[in-house]
Amino acid sequence: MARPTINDVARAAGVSKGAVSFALHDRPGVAPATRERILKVAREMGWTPSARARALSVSKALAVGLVMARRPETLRADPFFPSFIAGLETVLSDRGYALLLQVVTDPDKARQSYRRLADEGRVDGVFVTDLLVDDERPALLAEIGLPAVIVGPGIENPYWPVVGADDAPGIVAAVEHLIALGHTRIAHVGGPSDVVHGVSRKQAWCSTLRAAGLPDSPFVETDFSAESGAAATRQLLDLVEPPTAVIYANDLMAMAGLSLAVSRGVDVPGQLSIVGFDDTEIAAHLQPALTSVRQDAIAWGAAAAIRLLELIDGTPPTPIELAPPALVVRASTGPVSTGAAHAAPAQRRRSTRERGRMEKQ
Amino acid sequence: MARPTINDVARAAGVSKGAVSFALHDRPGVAPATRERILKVAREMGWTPSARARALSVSKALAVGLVMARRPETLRADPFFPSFIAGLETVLSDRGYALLLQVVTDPDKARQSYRRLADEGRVDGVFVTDLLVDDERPALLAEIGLPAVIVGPGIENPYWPVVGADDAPGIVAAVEHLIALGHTRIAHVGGPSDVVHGVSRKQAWCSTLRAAGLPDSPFVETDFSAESGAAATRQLLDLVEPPTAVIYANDLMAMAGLSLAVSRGVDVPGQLSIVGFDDTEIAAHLQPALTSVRQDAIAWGAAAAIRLLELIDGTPPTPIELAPPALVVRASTGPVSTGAAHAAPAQRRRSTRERGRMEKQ
DNA sequence: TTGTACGCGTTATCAG
DNA sequence: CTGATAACGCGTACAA
Repeated sequence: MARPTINDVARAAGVSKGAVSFALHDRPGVAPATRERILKVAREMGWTPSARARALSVSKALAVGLVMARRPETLRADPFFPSFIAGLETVLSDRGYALLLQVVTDPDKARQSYRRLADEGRVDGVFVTDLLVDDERPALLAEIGLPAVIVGPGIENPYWPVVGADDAPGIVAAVEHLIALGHTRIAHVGGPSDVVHGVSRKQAWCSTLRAAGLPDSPFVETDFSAESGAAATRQLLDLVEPPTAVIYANDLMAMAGLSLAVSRGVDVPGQLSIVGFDDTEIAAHLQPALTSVRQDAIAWGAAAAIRLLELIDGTPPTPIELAPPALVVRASTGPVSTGAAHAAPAQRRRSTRERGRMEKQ
Repeated sequence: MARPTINDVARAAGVSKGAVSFALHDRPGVAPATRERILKVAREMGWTPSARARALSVSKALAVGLVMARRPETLRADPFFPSFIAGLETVLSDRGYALLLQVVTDPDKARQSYRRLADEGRVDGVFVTDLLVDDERPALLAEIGLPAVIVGPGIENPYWPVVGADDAPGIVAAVEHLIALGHTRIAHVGGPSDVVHGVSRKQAWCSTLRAAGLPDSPFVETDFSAESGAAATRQLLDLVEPPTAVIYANDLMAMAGLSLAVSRGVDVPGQLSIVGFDDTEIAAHLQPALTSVRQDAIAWGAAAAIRLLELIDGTPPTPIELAPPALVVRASTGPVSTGAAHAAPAQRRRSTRERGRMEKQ
């Protein structure tokens, strides 16, 4: 009982292939009665158009691609992709598009991937994530002629639309929150300087501090890994004048930093306030619960998909509103204390019970 | 400058389409000299076979599908998929297969997804993950006639091969490790009882305890979420006779449990030993560092892909060795102490410095 | 080696 | 206007 073809349906309905195709696409040229009959027969036979025949016929792949270029370690823990993909699906599946996924380990392989997807005609367009400051992919894709949408905080470029709320407001909110709590030495543990969302967060941090008239605070560059987050924290705590607050570029590093601080007997938030980024599921359940910045990855996915399909179809872009990231304040941030962070490790000033307070927002 | 077709190459090389096809597939029937010339021309023109034409021609999709059916929350934090997918790719891309991904929110939608992928002829086979104890998908796929490979600890079934090291040995190792440390009340915070890898872990825990002649220990069923992990821990600590060790079915819950214990002033591992599962990146950087069970998701991916392609091609299965999960012992597990876990919360018996010891393995 | 039918929808052309 | 016919897209495979 193989899948019926459009020919089977046509024969059963006593019409031609063309008539069936027209009927199913609500195209004029078929009498209402005939149309009904065709649709009924098609339904009864359980006919569904073959994506591959269609693809060949319309000269489209009816699929879009997502190439994730990451070191496996950073990918493992990234909370963004699953939600983002779920968001993509909400739009793609309705439109009959499939999502083709590739995971590669370095940017070089990513370029090969794009080339190959284009050469083989596997996809009609692709999403570009984790844009580098000096990223060659947009130009490459333009040269190949493969429509693309850049996802995330992106640098304006002559080639492709950028979809994704700027993450700067989230960092700005975090810095302002800390300033309101009395902090003046607010360090930033940021992502690699070659990644756009690494530098954009850093800039937001930096300019907000300056706007508040505060002196420069320490910055440590990392690769987004837990390891590097811990190392950065160690470095900061060892300063002669350690910061009283640290904003991390992701929750993973914030967690590592929090743990490191605790292991040194530094009270959080008594001696050190900590802010993460991503608002991962675990954030609210840490001890103390982690203040973090939340992004709506699902909405990003939906928006990116809409935009890419428009690009593919040549439809004019519809304006898409994306909510800016929101600061979720929890217990890991608090008023600046008089005691310095490098105080005697063994001592604790607040009972653990006291510290376990509830999420504020 | 559109993509050249096989006809363009044939014309340029002064041969027929068929000759080009033969030359490129290293099939006999083409003189060596001609073959060389054809290959040269094809290379110069930058010709690559069109996947869609090929797919229609060979009546195959040249793609396989992965449908992930999860509540978004549990998916978000799952460290398994990115690595697993990376593993798949290592095999698929070499064989010219693409991976088609779908993320759906409930099992019902998953079934629809499979149906649709099959109906539209989008894929030649699929991977089934997160098998339920009473899962309808294997039978459904058998009925549809869509080749499948079940990934993860799976119940033997009449339909499809199961790929993935049994996760029981990891749990067994964890229980034995705790027993060796003197624990006798070793609780388990397990996954949902309708998921195979939920019950398989539970059974391993249970039978290992019995084999050691220990009395039954408390068990709490969860949905793998941080929230439920924290709740389960609360429940366990509130017991009249709380456990001295807890094995969680994933790191996420273990982290939540660890945090909850800390917030109550329960010393880990002094009063309570904690074991996770997954060995996520953050595990080694927690305070205390988390003992956990590591699985090689990349190897699983590669193995699953190999097996699925064999199934599709009708090739006999090659035996695949998968390393069993390994217990990674860190600081969150220690010798059982005399003090009970429900001791006065505000007190701490060991200085924090003392607790910050190194990963053992 | 070449010529050509085939896979399966889509769409332009044309006769009724 | 209705609907049949045929060409098309692009590689594969088999008969000639």
